[in-house]
Parts: sequence; structure tokens; C-alpha cells
Amino acid sequence: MAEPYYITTAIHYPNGKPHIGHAYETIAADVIARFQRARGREVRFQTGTDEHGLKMAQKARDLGVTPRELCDEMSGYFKSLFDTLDISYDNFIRTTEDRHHAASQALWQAMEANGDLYLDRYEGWYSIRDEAYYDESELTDGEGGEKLSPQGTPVEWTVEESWFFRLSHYAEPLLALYRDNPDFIRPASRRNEVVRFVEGGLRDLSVSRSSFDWGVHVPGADGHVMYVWVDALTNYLTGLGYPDETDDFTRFWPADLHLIGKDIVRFHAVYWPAFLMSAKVPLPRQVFGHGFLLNRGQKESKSLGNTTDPVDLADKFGVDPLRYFLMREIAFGQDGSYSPEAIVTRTNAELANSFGNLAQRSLSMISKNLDGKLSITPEADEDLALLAAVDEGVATLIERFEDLDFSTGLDAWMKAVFACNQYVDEMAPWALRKSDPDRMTGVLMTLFKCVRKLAIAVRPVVPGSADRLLDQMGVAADARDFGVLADNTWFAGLVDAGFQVDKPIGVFPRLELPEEATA
RNA sequence: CGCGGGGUGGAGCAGUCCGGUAGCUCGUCAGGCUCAUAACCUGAAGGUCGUUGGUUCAAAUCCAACCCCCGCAACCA
Repeated sequence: MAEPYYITTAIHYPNGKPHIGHAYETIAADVIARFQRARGREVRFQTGTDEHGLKMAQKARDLGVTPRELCDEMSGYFKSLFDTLDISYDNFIRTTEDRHHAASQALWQAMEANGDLYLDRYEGWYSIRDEAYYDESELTDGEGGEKLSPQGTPVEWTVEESWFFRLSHYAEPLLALYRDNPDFIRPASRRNEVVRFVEGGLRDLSVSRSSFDWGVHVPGADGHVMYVWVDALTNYLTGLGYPDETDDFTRFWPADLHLIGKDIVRFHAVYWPAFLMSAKVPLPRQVFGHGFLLNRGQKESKSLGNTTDPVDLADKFGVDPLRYFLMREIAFGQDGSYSPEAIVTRTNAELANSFGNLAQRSLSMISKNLDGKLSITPEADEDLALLAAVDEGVATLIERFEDLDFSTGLDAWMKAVFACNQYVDEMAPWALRKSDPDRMTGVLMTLFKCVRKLAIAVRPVVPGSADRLLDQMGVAADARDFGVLADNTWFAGLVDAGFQVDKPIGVFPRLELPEEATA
């Protein structure tokens, strides 16, 4: 049976429409999911929305709708975005689902059974807007002498009965975890931050709220709902059927990868493993905190008026160019910059001019000069050298993708594409057409084989386009995973079947820079 | 002493952990080709790797100090 692979994105907080960052994270997760499927693994890919918490309740009240109605609407925007972006998730979870409440309560009870939850009073300076308590030392004085949070929001002295989680007991086990599993937190910069934070000592964590009720109820404690993060993190278990020992749970837990933004690494790398240790549930294998997307080097924000609707980007440039750009341009794990010009320049140069044009010129020549017919030909040294170069590029792509280093992997892939274009130039099949037609056929067959390899390799990134290309090449829909790269029988199969290449249709058209983007 | 990220040819970046000819893409210039999406191929110019000092046979890379830029304002990933 195929080796299982479980990947999750963070569940998204839907108190606004999805923005470019949501698209980035989910596209990256999708590329990983498709990549692992292509490697032959049985993939479970989960995303969803995190719908509880005070802010959702407040927002619903402001809009005059019920929290449930608001969640239904907002969650829909996320689903629709993911459909637009070709996200191949297996499970879209919503934390308002009954099964999720049940799972969260089960996890709670497991932590309680381990003696890690206790009831106490929490008092301190609380900011309703930030939904957080602050230490006296963090506060500043406002103009009227009132206390303000570090964020400048008003705070009130609040006393609240709250359940606490004995996080303080887990500092050592967590440090041991980081020590024994250096890749538990990636990239390394994030790991260093977390280690330093935990080394500084951990305080018990307030894990329930009684000031509002839009959340998962604490079992046996009327009036308390769980702190949103307790409930949110549990989603990764819910999706597999926890607490039931379902087949899914047995097969896919522990998760191979939680892909999240760098801002919530602490919750995933500190609280989450501590909760799981307490509940005696195995720990996920890796937490990866990706960087943020900057709009021309600037953080995107409503106040700056530079927000981007990812659906617009996909409409303007196409889903696959957008996906390719994000994975290719940005060193995964670091912050990255994007702009319409950068998207157009990058994807025109690489997808349209280099790879798209390579496919087009190769198929076009086969179609025109050979009536689209394929044939078995002797392979010259140059042909073998090119095939080897392509194999190497593809192998590097696979190796780098396995390590979540997409930009370097695609760089190696591009080098292979360059080698193919160089080969076309050197072999000059248009000249061979007159001087040595058999050799021309050999050259074109070599190109056909190379284009297939390249298309299969890049398919996780640009699935729709790669499939449209492979369709034109007669490559069977079930023969597009990496396992077939080493297969040498497929070509003879196509020849025997009498497959003919039609006049090709380009799958990576050149993009124009939209008018308004230049303004 | 708040935390973090960053300063590498015109632009955008990689390389820095594990010192050893400074690499990639775009842009520019010159040439080639004409099969192909005015695409492709070849070559060239262009950098004292923020500053200063230190370690070393050797530093973009290690150490110290300093300068500058950008986030930490929830739409927040």
C-alpha cells in the first residue's frame, strides 16, 4: 500500500474575505500535495476555516446576522477561492461542525485526564479588541490618562474565571523535542525563535473564556468556551475522525506537515505539541512557517490601500502562471515580493518563451514535417546527452521539492528547458529536413520525450496547463506521475497505437501587463 | 539595550549554517538562427558582496562594533 502523507494548511480565520496570503499558503500546500501524489504517496490534504472566537461574534453582531450566517458566507468565499486556484484538498473543515466540537472536547478531556487542566482566576489588563491580556509593564498611557495596550487599544482590568493548561510542565519535553527532531520546526530561523522563547520558560496558558459563548463548550463547565487556539489546532485531528480510531486516523496521523504562516509558529510549535503530549497523541512530524507576501516590497494592508484580491490575480494572469510565479520567485520560508510586472516578466520568460515555446516548436515540427507521426529512431550521442540532462534537472526538482525548496527545484527544471532549446538550435531540424530527414525525425522524437518529462515534472505546480499539454501528446491521464519517468515502454506504446500529434495549441500564452497595473 | 527580517553588478534575488575561482533571472549591448508563442541560441559589458576593525594562508561567508532600510498598527498568513 502507498505510503500515506498528511498535509494541512492553517485553517483560515474568515473575518474578512481571503487575501493573497491565504492564496499563497494554500497554493504551496497544494503543490506539495500534488507532488507527493505524483511520488506515489497516498495523500490527505486538509484546509478549512476557523470560525469561532470573539471577533467573529462581534463582526456578526455588527452586521446584524448570526455568527453562523456570517461563517457560512465567509467560508464560502474561501471554498470558492480554492476552487478557482485548483486546490486539490481532500477535506475542507469548518470548526463550527459538530464533529469538530466533539473532537475538541475529547482532546480537552484527554488533557484533563492527564491532570493538566485546572480552574483558576485570571485577572489582568484585557483588551477586547486584541482579545488578549497584557502585562502591566507592556501598557502605555493614552492621552486621557487611560491605559492602552502595546497596540494602542483600550484595556480594562478584568477578572475572569478560567481554565488553565499546565504549559509550564512542558518546557523541557518541548526542548527535547526540538533537540531530537531538528526538522520539527522549519525553516531554521523560525526554529531558533521558538527555542529561545521556550528556553525563557513557559507560563501556564489560559485556555477558556467565559465572556462570550461563540466557541466550543468546555465539557462539564457551563459558561466556558475554549480558547480559540485549543479548538483551532484540534482541527488537524478532527479531519481524521478523532477521537475515534478510524482508518483515516490510523493511516494518516501523525501529520507529516503543518504548513502555516510565520506569525503562528508559536501556536503550532509550542502549544500544539504540548497539548498532544498531554493528551497522549503522537506529535506531527514537521511545522513549516512560510514567509509573507509583500506587495512591491510593502506589506499589504487596507489602510495603505494596496490589497489584492487573489481571485483578480488569477483572472488577470491565469491560475497556473500565478501558481508558478509564487513557487518560483520566492525562496520558500522567506518573505517575498510580488507585483503585476514581476508576474508577467517571470511567467512570460519561463513559462511562455522557454518551456511553452519549446513544446510548441517541437510539436509543431512533428505535426508539420512528419504528419504528426511518432516513430522509433536510433538515439545519437547528443540525444542521449540531452535526455540525461533533462533527467538530471527533473531529479533535482524532485529532490528540492521533497525538501520544500521550490524555487531551487524550478531553477533546475528551467536549466533543463534551456538545454532543450539549445539542442534545438544546434541540431537545427529545419535544416535536417532537407539534408537528413531520418536524423530530423530522431531529433524531434528526442524532443518529444524531453517535453513529456518536463511537463510531468512541473505538473504539481501548473496542473491544468501541464495536463493540456500532455493531452496533446497522447500521454494517458493515468501515466503522469513520477513513477512513469523511468518507464521506457510508453513511447513504443504510443507509436504502436498510431498516435498522431495534431497542430499544437499553446498552453502558456504570453501575458500582457494589464493597463491599470501600470498606473 | 524590545523582537524579527534585510543591505550582493541597472532591477529582483540565491549563496552566508559546513570560509577557498561571486551565481541566477530580468534589463543593456553585439552576433547567430528562422522550426516556434516578435519566441530561441551564442557572446560581452557591468559588483572592492552596507561600514570599520579582527581571526585566517584564504572572509560575501567566522568574530566585534557601527550605519541604514523594512515589518511587529488584524484584512492579517
